[in-house]
Amino acid sequence: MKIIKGSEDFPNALGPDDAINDCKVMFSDEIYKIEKPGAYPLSSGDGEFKRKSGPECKHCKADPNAECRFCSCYLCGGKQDAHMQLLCDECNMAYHIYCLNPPLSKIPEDEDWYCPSCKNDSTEVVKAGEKLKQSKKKAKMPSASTESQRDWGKGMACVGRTKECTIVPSNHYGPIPGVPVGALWKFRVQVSEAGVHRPHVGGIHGRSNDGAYSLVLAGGFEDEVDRGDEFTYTGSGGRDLSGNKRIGEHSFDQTLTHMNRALALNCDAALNDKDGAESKNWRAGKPVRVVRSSKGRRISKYAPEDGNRYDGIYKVVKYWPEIGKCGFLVWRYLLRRDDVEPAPWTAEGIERSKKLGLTLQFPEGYLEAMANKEKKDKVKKQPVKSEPSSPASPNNQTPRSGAENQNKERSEEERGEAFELTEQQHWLIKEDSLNQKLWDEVLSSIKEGPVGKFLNKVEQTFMCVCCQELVYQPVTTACLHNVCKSCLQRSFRAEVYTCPACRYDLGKTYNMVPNKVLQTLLDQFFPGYSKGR
DNA sequence: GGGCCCGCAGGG
DNA sequence: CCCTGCGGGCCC
Repeated sequence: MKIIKGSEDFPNALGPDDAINDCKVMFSDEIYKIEKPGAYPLSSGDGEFKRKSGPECKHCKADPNAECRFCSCYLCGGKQDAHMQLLCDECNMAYHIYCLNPPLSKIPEDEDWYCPSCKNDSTEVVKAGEKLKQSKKKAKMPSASTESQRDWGKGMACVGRTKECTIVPSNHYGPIPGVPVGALWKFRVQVSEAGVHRPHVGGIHGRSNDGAYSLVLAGGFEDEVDRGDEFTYTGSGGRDLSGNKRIGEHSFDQTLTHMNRALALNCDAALNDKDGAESKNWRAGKPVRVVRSSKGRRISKYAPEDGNRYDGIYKVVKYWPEIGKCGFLVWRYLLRRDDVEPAPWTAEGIERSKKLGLTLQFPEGYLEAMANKEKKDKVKKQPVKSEPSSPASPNNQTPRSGAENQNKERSEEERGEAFELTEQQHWLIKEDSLNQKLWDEVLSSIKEGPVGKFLNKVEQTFMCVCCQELVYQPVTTACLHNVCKSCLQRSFRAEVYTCPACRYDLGKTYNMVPNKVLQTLLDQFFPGYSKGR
């Protein structure tokens, strides 16, 4: 919602340099509030990650005569005309309507307003499953000339970034400000957008004459060992990439060049590309951001169940060449954790992830696209019949009848149409891991029951205790209750910082991240219900 | 469920 | 420009 500056307390700001000190950053939960639903605040400019609610701006010390782009107009810094400053619903920065380009003559009437750097031009946004615009470069790509019938460009591996992390340069060492340990993304492209690990595919990000900034543990080598606080990693190269592959069979020895050399340079020891080296003071090495992918589960119990998780800062203790299980020489590295933020698998880390509301993040529009895809697939599978569809299923996103035959469906409808979840809905329910228990309950209690009964049960289970309606923009609390974000905000405004359902103390700085997966499911089961909210 | 092979981003 | 790559969806 649009908020006109001056109608509430100034946000407080800390300068970026207050916090960024490579790997020694302490991420106070109180300072790094994450407000943006469905994503981590990375790409929307300087502001979001370093703000804190409070009466006073640390940046300008609330000096009324000082220009300040953080607590006042982001463009001119001027403090005048508070009533003509718009707050961006994304980054929370303020803008004079007349400083905008083009300027606005009056406060817009829309509910939401986004500043120029946060606003997405709908024609530019690449939705999941959509192709990027044809570029000159693309015209030269193999795909432009082959007559392959395959639907390329639909996968998350083949789409481009829609955002870029600009708050730190690509050769930044240490944590990305605003990204806490435990942050979790479904796809590598999102990890890249966040700036945590920029390459889409590559396991190591670095520069051969500088060092490595980040790496991804994805179980690429079965002879790697992961003990959580310590793991071995293997360099890149030595693979046969013929046939335009990205990963392939091992077919030659690795060398200490490119990214392998970069990672070796992180070790606090003189470079030795023959025998490797060991640091005498491992903590003195350059910091590496480490991401664990769920793919690593095949060899590591520290890998997340799903997606890619930022696990914090590690240092290279030593590196050495050896003959791997693959039969060729590989460069092996030992990394050890050196981070003040607790590891996500520790009790402390789990608690913190809950407090911060760190849930698996999907790309913008992805869940919706997946839900729509189901529609199309169904059309494809079931050639159009001349008969009009049953009025009982005006929308095939609702649980569909198990009956494929229209006549049969009609008779089942009279008895109370049986429900069957679509594949996507099953998948979404599985993704809504925080509510697994509730979903189990819903599903087990009314197995094979009619649609109406199922929907009743869902409505009951996911009713907001505050407004007594189906939750809208549900925040799944650390204590695993679902409350409308607006209801929870109302509670917090009244200075009640506990869970409305169980009174569990959420803490004043609780980060309310709506559960997008649950919202998507509810939108499917109750089409249009959120429109009236 | 395994193989194929694509765009894309990044370094050099 | 060229080379590289611990993704990932689609097809069989």
